Amino acid sequence: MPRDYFEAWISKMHALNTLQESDIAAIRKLPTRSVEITSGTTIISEGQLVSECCILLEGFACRSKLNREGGRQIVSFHMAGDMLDIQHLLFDKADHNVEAISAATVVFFPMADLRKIVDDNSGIAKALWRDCLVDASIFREWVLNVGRRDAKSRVAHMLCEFAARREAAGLGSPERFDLPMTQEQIGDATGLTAVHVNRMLRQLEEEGVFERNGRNVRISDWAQMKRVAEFDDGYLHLAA
Amino acid sequence: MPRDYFEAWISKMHALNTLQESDIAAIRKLPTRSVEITSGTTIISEGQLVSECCILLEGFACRSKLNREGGRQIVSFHMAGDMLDIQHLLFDKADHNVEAISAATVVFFPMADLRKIVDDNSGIAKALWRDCLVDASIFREWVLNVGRRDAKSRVAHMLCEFAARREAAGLGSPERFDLPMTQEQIGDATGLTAVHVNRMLRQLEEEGVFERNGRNVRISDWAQMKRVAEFDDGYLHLAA
DNA sequence: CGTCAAATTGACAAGGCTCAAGTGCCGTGG
DNA sequence: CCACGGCACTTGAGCCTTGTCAATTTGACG
Repeated sequence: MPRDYFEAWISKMHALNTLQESDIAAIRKLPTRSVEITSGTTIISEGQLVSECCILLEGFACRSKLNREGGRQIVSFHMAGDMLDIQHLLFDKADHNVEAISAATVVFFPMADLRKIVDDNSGIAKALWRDCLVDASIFREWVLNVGRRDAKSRVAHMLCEFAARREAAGLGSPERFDLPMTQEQIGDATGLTAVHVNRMLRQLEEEGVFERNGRNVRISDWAQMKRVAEFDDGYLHLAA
Repeated sequence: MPRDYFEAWISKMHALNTLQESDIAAIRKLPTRSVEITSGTTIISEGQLVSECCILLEGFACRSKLNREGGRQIVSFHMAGDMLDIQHLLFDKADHNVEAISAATVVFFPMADLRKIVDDNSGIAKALWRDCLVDASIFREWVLNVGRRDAKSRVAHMLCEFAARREAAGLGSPERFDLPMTQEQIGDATGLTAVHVNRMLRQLEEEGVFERNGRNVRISDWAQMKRVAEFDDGYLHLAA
C-alpha cells in the first residue's frame, strides 16, 4: 500500500499544529498494516487491551457505549484522517467501542512506535494533544445537545456538525453530501429513537430547511439550519 | 500563601503519572496568586481569552454551557486538585463557563509558565495529557448518561461518580458525605428539571438505597446504588 | 423574627417512546 | 430478467415519563 494513504491524517495533524519535515518523515517510516473493512465491522471493543493504533483513512466510523438494557449511545462520528484510539497512547484498555458505519479503510501500527515518535517529536505530541482537546470539546457540546436541546435541534445539530467536519476534513461542500449513517444511528447519537428522528427529519424538510433524496442531503437554508440547531462551530476549534 | 496549597494538585498529577523530584520542584517555583471565592462566582466565561491557568485547591466547581433559551447544561463537576482549564494550554479561547458551586480557593498562574514547564518536563506533560484523556472519558460517560438512561439512573449515576471521585481525591469516604450542589444543579448536570430530580431522590430514598439529611448523604446500599446507576468506575481510569 | 433561596408536593400538559403496519430500495439467486 | 428477502424508512395511534406551573414548607442566616 502506498504511503500516501497517510495524507488525510498528516494533513489533519498539520492543521492542528504545524509539523516539521522531520515530524512527517518520522510518521512515514511507521510500519503499517492497512485493512479494508465493511460497514458494521467492530474495530475496537470495550474492555479490550489495545496495543495498536488505528487511523481511519477512508469511510466513516463511530464510537459508542452501551447501557445495561442494551441501549446504545453513539458518542462520536469519525471520518478520513481521524485517529480512532488516541486515548490508548496512555491507556491500555478501551472504555468504549469503535465500529465502521460504512465501508472503510483503516491503517494499524504499533502503539509503541507512536509513543516513541511522540517522545522524539514535540510537534506531533502537540498536534495529538490538541486533537484530544478538540475531542473533549466536542463531547462537551454533545452533552449539551442530548441534555438540553429538543429533538429537532438535536438532529439539526448533528447534521451541522457532520457537514462542518466533513468540510474541514476536505471531503467536500457542507451544502450537499451523503449521510453515511442510518436514522437509527442518528437516534443513538442524539438520544432519540429512530422513529422520532424520522419525524424530525421530515419536519425539517417540510420547513424547507433541507432536502433529502435517500441519504443524500442538500441544506437549502443553511442559516435557518444553524439557527434551529443552535450551531456555532467554535467548539470544533477548526482554526487552531 | 504557603506552597503546600499545591499538594492536592501535585498529588493528583502524581497519581496520573509518577513525577520526579525535578518535576515537582518546577511546579513549586510557579509564581502564583491564590484567591478565595464565594459560591456562584464565575471563574471563566465562554468566549473569554484565557492567559492564566487555574487550579481548584479547595471547594467545588462546575463547567457549563448554555443553550439559546437559557437552558444550562453542566458538563462536569470539579473538586480539590482539579485543573479547571487545562484545555487553555493549547486553546486561547474558552468554549464553556466555569463557576464555583461552593466557597472555594483557587490558585492562578500564567499559562505561559505552565507551557514552559510542560516543554521541559515530560513527566508533567504526560500527567496533564492523561488528565485530558480521563476528562474526555468522563464526558463520554456523561453523553451516555444523559442520552440513554432514565431519570432515576441518571441521578444515581451522578451520585456514584461524585462519591468515587471525592474518594479518589482524598476527600473522604464514599459512603457518607455532603453534596455541594443544589437539586437544580443536579438537574442541569443530568438533563432533568429540579422538580424531577427531587422526585428521583425521594424515590431512591424510599427504596432504601440511601438516606438524606439536608445535603448530607449516606449511601446505605452501595451495591444497589451502583446497580440502579449502572455505575462501573472503569471510565474514571483511577488506576493509571 | 424576617427574608430568601432551596426543597417539596400536587395537578396537569406535552414531548418523545412503543407498538404495529406498511412501503421502498437494493442485492442476490433462480 | 424477475422474484424474493431483508433492511431501512415511514406513518399512525396511544401511552408514559418527564416537564410545567403553582403553592407550600423548610432551613440558613442576618
